[in-house]
Amino acid sequence: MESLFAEQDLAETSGGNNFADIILPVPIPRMFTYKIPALLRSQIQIGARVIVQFGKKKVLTGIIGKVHNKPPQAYEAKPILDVLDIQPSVNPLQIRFWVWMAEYYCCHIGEVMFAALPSGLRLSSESKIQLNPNFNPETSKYPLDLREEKILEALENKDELSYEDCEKILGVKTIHPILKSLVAKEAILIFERVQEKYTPKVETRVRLVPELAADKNALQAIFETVQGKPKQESILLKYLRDVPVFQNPKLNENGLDKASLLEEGDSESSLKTLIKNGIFESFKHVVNRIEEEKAEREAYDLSSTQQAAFEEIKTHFESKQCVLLHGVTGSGKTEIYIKLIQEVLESGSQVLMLLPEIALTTQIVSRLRQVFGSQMGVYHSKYSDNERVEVWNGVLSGRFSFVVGVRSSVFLPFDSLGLIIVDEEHEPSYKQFDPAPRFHARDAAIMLAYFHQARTLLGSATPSFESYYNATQGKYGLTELQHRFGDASMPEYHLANLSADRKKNLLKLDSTRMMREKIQAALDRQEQVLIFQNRRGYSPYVQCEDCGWTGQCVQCDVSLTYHQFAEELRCHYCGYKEKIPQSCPACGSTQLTTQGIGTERIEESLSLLFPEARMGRMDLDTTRNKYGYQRLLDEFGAGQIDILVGTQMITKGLDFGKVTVVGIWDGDRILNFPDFRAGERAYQQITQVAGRAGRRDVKGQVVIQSRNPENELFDKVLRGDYFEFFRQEMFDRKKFYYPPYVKLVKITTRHADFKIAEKAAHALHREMANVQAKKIVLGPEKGIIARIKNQYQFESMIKLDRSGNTQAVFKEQLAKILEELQSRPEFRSVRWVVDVDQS
DNA sequence: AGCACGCCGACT
DNA sequence: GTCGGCGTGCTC
Repeated sequence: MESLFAEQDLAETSGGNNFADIILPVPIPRMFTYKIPALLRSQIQIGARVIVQFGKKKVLTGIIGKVHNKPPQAYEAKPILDVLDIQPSVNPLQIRFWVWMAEYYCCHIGEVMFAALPSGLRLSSESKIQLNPNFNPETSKYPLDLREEKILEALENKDELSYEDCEKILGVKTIHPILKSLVAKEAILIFERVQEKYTPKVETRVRLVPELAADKNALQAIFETVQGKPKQESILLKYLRDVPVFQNPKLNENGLDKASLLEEGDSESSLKTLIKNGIFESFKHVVNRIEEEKAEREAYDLSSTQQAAFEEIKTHFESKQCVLLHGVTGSGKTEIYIKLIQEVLESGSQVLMLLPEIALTTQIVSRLRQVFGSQMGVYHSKYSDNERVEVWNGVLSGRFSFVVGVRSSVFLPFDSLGLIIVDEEHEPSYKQFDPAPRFHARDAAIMLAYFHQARTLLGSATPSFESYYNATQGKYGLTELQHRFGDASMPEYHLANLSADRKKNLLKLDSTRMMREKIQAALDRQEQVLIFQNRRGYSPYVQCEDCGWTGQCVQCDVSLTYHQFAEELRCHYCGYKEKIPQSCPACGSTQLTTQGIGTERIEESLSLLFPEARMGRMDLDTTRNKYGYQRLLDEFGAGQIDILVGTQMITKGLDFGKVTVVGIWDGDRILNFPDFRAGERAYQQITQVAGRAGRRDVKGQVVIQSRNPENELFDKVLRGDYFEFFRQEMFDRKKFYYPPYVKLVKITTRHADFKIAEKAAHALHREMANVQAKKIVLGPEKGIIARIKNQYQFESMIKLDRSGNTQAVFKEQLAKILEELQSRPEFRSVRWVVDVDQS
C-alpha cells in the first residue's frame, strides 16, 4: 500500500495538480472541487482526510477522492484548509468500494462516506465568538441593546463563548440574529473551532520515584518513615505486592494504575502525602480502550465430517470466489471457520467475519477470542465512537488482522483481505433499511472480496434462496453439513390447534392444552423452555370496550402500540408516544382493555399458569442497555430462569443443553408475511427457533400454536426437507418474476400533500416506463401504511432482468429521471427513496 | 442533510 | 413592533 501511495504522490506533486475533488458527508450526488494550497501540496494523497469550508459557516471533514488540474468553470474553488492525515485513513480499494456501493444502491457517495467513516474520525466544528480586538465601547458609533451588553459583559470574563453559552446567558433559543447584529456593530468576531472528536483514553498511574526503586536500602528506610501511619503503610505494601520491585526493579517503570492501588477505604489523601514526600510519583499513560486478551486455547480438532467439509470448501475456493456452507444448527460451523481463518492469517492476509447484530454479543465471540486473542478486533454497534476509531486505527496499523463485526464492518480499512465469512447469511438484518446507503452487507461483502481478490464463505442452517440458487447454478461452491455434532437428533414438531381448543373451551390465557402440557412436562423434568413470539407486523394495542376507540399516531396512519413497562402508547414508525389515558378520549368510558399479545403479555399469562416457574423475557425493552442481553443469557445459562419468552433474539446465541421445549406462540404470524418471501422466512424462522430445542441425548419438542394448522406451508416446513422446499418455492418465483430471477428495485415517493405525492409517483412511473431496458414497472400504489411522519407515500416496484447490463442502464437512467423530476417546481419538496434488493 | 434567507402569523 | 414557524435554494 505504501509504495502505491508513494507513486501516486510523486505523480501528483510533479504534475503540479492544483485541484482536488473531495468526498463530503452530504447527500448531494457529486464530489466538490477545492484548490490545493501550495503549502499543503506535498501532503495531498488520495484517501487522506482534509478539512474544508462548506457553505457559509460549516467546516467539514472530507476525503480526497481525486486530484487533477482542471479549474472549475462555473465558480471559484475554495481552498483546502488542512490535511489531517500523514497516512491516509482510507485506502484506494475502499474508495472503489464506496463508488460501487453508491452506484449499485442508487445513493450518493457522500452518504456512503457518512456511513463508512466512524464519526470519531470526522471533525466537528463549532462556531464560537470572541471580542473584536478593535472594539471600543466608548468610541463605538453603534448603540447596543441590553442583551448585546450582556453578551459583551460575559466576554470580558471568558475569551470565547459558544452559541450554546450565549443562549444560556440570555435564555433565548435563537441567538444568531443577536450575534449577527454584534458582528455588524464590529463588537465581536465569529470563528470556527475545529476539534478532533477522538480522544485517547488516559489513565493516571503511580510508581515509586526511580531512585527508590533502584535502591533496596533506601526502600527499606522508607518503611521506617511511614511507621505509625497505617494508611500510608498499607498503600506502600499493596504497591509492593502488586509490583514486586524487590525481585525486579524494572517493573516499577510501568507502575500501577491509581484506581486499583486505592481500594475501598484507602483515601486519596494518604497517597497524596506519599507523593508530596517524594516516595511516589504519578504519571499519565495512554491506554487502549479495547482490552488485550491472550489466546488461551488451541482450535479444537475437527470431527471427520467437519474435516471433510473444511477440505471441500478449500477445493471449491480454487475455482470459485464464493462458497455457501449449508450446515444445520449445531453442526459445528464455527470450528470450521476457525481453521479457515487460521490458515488465511498464517498466509499473511486479513480476515473479516460478519455476524448479525444480535449474534455478536454471544458465545461465538468469546470462542473466537479464545483462539485469536488480541489480534482479533470486534466492531459492534454498541461501541462508542472512540472504541470504533480504535478498531479502525487498529486495522490500519496492522494490530488487528482479523475483525468480527456487524454490517458496518465492511467499511473498515482493510488492505489485503484474504477471506470474508458471512455467518447466518440469510439474516434480514444484514440489509440496512433506513438511512442510505441501503446496502446488503452480504452482497457488499462479496463485492468487497472481489476487489481484494479474496474469497467469501457464506454460512447458514437455512440459506437465503438467493444464495442457494447461486450455489445450484454453479456460481458458488456448495458444501453441505447435514449432521448435528455428536449426532444429536432433530426435534419433534407438534401443531397445536388454537381454533379447536377454543371451541372445546381448552384455551387458557391464549395457550393451548398441548402447549401447557409440554411446558409442564419440561418443568417437571427440571428442563428449560423457550417461548418465541415474532414481533414483526404485530402490535398489542389498547381499545375501548364501549366505543371501539384505539389510540392512533398523530403523524402516521397506524395504531399505537401498548407498552406495559413504560405505561405508554408508542408509534413504531416515528417514535411518537403518549401516556395511557385513564378513560377513553372518545366516549369517556373507563373500560379500556389491551388487545393482542406481546411478549410482556405472554410472560404475564405464563406466570399465572405456572406460578412456580421462574420467568424471563428477552426483547428490545429488556436488552436495551449494553449488558442487558448478556445478563439474561447468563441467568438462563446458569439455570436461574425456567421459561424464557422472547422475540427474534432468542434464536441467536442460546446454546444451552437444558432447553428441551420450544414454543412458537403464534405460528400464523410467521406464515402471514405479506410478500413473496413468506415461505422462505417461515422456513427459516421455524427451523432456527426449533434448532434451540434438544441436544445430544434428548429429543427436542417444538410446539407451534396456530388457528389454521392445515396450512400447507406448515406441512412443507415441518418435513424439514430444505431442498424440496426450495425447489417448490423456486417454481413460483420464476413463474411470477420474483428474485432471484429478477432484481427488485423499490421506489417510495413521499410528500406531505396526498395529491402531490400521488401525482409525483405517477410522473415517475411514466418516466420509468420509457426507459429502454428489460423490465416490469409496477405501481404506484398507496403505501401499506399510507402516511408516516405526516408524509403520504406511494410505492413503485421495478423488476429488472438479470441478464446483460440491464441493471446498470436502468439505474443510470433512474438517477437522471429523479434529478429531472426533482427540478420541476411542483415536485420540489417531494422525496424519493430508492431501495435496491429490498428484503 | 444542514443552514440562511425571507415571508407570514401570533404575541409582548 | 419582533419572535419563531416553515418553504425554498444552495453548498465547490
